[in-house]
Amino acid sequence: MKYEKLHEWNVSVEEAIKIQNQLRSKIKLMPLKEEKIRYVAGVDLSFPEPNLGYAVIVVIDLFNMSIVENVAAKEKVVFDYIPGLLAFREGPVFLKAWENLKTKPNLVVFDGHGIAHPRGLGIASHMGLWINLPTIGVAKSKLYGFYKGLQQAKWSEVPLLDPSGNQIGIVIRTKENADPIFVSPGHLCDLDSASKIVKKMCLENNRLPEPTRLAHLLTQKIHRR
DNA sequence: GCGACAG
DNA sequence: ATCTTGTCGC
Repeated sequence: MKYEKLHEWNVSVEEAIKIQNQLRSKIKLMPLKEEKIRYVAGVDLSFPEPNLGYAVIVVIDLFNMSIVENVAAKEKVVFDYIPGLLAFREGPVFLKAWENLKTKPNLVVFDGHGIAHPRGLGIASHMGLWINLPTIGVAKSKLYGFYKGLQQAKWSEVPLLDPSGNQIGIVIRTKENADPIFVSPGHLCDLDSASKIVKKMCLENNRLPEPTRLAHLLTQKIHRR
């Protein structure tokens, strides 16, 4: 699959933050055309070695939740992990795998946040601009904002708010006796659309939606053997 | 200075 | 993310 090069990746921490602040204004939040969503991609990375990233992209058919295609790519990573700058560490490897993808997804789900980020540009939003497709961020823990009142019952949910009280995501208990997931739109999608479709993709007693869950399984399988 | 802090 | 087996509980 093709994508648009927006900037260099080999930058300093200060430059990375500037880039995020500049790209933030390009994010477009809008309802998802659900009737046109069929192929959904899930992305996940593993690190066989401290500086070797392995990216896996899985495309599923929303009609039967089965895998349509899956590709992978590995590459040396130079940018250390810094909360808020995840895209600068994982972005390059993801894009390398993206080039091997033949199926064009209607939506891409990332392991991390979308707009629920200090500068409104989590990895899902950032990558959404590069690939110019609808994206959603599904994180396993909070990075920015606050929430309260989440109940223990399965499917209990509360809004994730920024310091000013504006909603930037949804905290959802997708599995009983498990920590919740944090859903936020990345690009070309909005809060309601993201919440609705992610819940639809959370099957059985799984905490994560199928795209991300399956991508993670493959990323670990290729790694652990 | 202190606490928070995606993967 | 990664180092790591069995085990308690739904």
